[in-house]
Amino acid sequence: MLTPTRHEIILEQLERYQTVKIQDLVNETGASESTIRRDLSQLEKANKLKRVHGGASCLHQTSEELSIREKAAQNLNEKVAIAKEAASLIRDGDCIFLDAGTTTYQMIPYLKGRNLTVVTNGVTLLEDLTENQVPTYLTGGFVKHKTRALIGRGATHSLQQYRFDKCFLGVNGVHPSHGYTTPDPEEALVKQTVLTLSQEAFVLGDASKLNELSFSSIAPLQDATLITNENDPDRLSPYLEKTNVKVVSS
Amino acid sequence: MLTPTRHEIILEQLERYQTVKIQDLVNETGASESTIRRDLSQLEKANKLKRVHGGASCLHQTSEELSIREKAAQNLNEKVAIAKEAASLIRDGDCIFLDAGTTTYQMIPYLKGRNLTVVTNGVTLLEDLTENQVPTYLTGGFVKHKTRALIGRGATHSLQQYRFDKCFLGVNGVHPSHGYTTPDPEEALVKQTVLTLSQEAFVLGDASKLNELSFSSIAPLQDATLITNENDPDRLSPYLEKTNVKVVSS
DNA sequence: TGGTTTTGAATGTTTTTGATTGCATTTATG
DNA sequence: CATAAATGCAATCAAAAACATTCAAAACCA
Repeated sequence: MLTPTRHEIILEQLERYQTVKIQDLVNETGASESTIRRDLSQLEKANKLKRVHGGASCLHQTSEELSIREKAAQNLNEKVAIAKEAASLIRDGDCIFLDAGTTTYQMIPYLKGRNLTVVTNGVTLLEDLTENQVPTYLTGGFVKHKTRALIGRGATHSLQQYRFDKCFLGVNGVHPSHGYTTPDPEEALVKQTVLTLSQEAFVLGDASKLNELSFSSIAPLQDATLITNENDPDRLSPYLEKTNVKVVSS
Repeated sequence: MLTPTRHEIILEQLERYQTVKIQDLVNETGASESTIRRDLSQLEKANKLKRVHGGASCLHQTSEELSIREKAAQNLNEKVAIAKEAASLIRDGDCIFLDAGTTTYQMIPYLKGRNLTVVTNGVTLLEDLTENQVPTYLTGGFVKHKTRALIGRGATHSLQQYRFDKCFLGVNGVHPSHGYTTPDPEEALVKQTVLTLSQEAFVLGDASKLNELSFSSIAPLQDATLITNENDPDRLSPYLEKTNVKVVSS
């Protein structure tokens, strides 16, 4: 049996059981104990697993959860500035949609104590919204494991019953000719649906997103106002031609 | 059994019962007392738990979580017994609905690693379901602040797109002539809706709920099988006449 | 074929484990 | 309330399991 095959088997077992014993791998693969040990050492060096006495364990969910927080901390100042600007657009009595995402998440502190109705598809946002006593509706849908966003037919279906004064969307890419994009087609569909239900639409996109592109298309630029911290006139001008842009200083 | 596996078990037990005895862990893991003591010391040093005489207790977080957990801790053994029985009724491949509630919450550990589709209206349940890698759909709806249950038109509307092999409901009251009841009319409506969408329906009601009554009527007894720990024949017989009852010993 | 890589066995060392001991704390009992 | 019994505890130790390392045979490649 080839080395890559063994490695594959080891990682599969880990995925399935979180933890794996050397003896089991010996039986499973027919290789000797020494070989398996070597495999584990290599995979550990490649950061694919963690060796423990008697076998190996996967690098845990905690690290995955941690990476969510790390992600939320990236460009935090920009995100906060954009979020603050976005929140300032909201009028009392508005019914708004807050997209799942790390930038929209930063809007929540600015919603506290205001007379609003909020709908979101982000379970993570919900936690903080309820803590801030903002009355909140959740869309239904399938729970995307990595981000806890609600997606799929369940999400679009339950959205149909709402109408929004304003919606605030996060995206992965903003591009002059390709418009707003995001990697996950199912998420794209949710965002599209929200756009059709909203009187006014805002996309929160920090400078790193501009001129970027990812797999699934959401909508052309003119369908939403862009809120960004990009202030380089050269990079900004193509967007100014195509849609409304609010620039925040960061 | 590998050390990380034991640690995982210990932390799971803690999560579930708030507190855990060394003897129980010895039985649960098959390891010796010494080993478990060592594990507890390590986990304490890693700030994962607090050792106490005879075992360990978890480090509590926010006061709000604490109050929710306290409620979940009431009649915990009864709830676990009922939940275990309920989970044993589930077949591989089933699509099930799990109602928001502290008893249904206890079913989650028994769902781990099974081939199921789960729909719930309990945001609190969702957290643990995703942690246990159970693919989960959330109903939409208004987020009821106290319990984080999803209710209202949003919930019933998004439920319409699903059909369930089985549903598991919690209730506040079970009464021979008035059937199943709950205080909140909006929650009652959700439960009613779920009943109409399920092939088989089960209500989890510990002995304290029997012969009790609360404001909103959900459904008559015959609409669902009752799972309870009540075993006093006098108190039980009126129910046996009207519906299927599964009694668990607690 | 000659050289390189991979493998499995053998070695001595390290880690983990469970039993035992004596001490401390809790609980039961007079 | 005081004493005894029971239970829980940390420390120690020897056995077992797992470990890294070394080396020669086998497999692979040019």
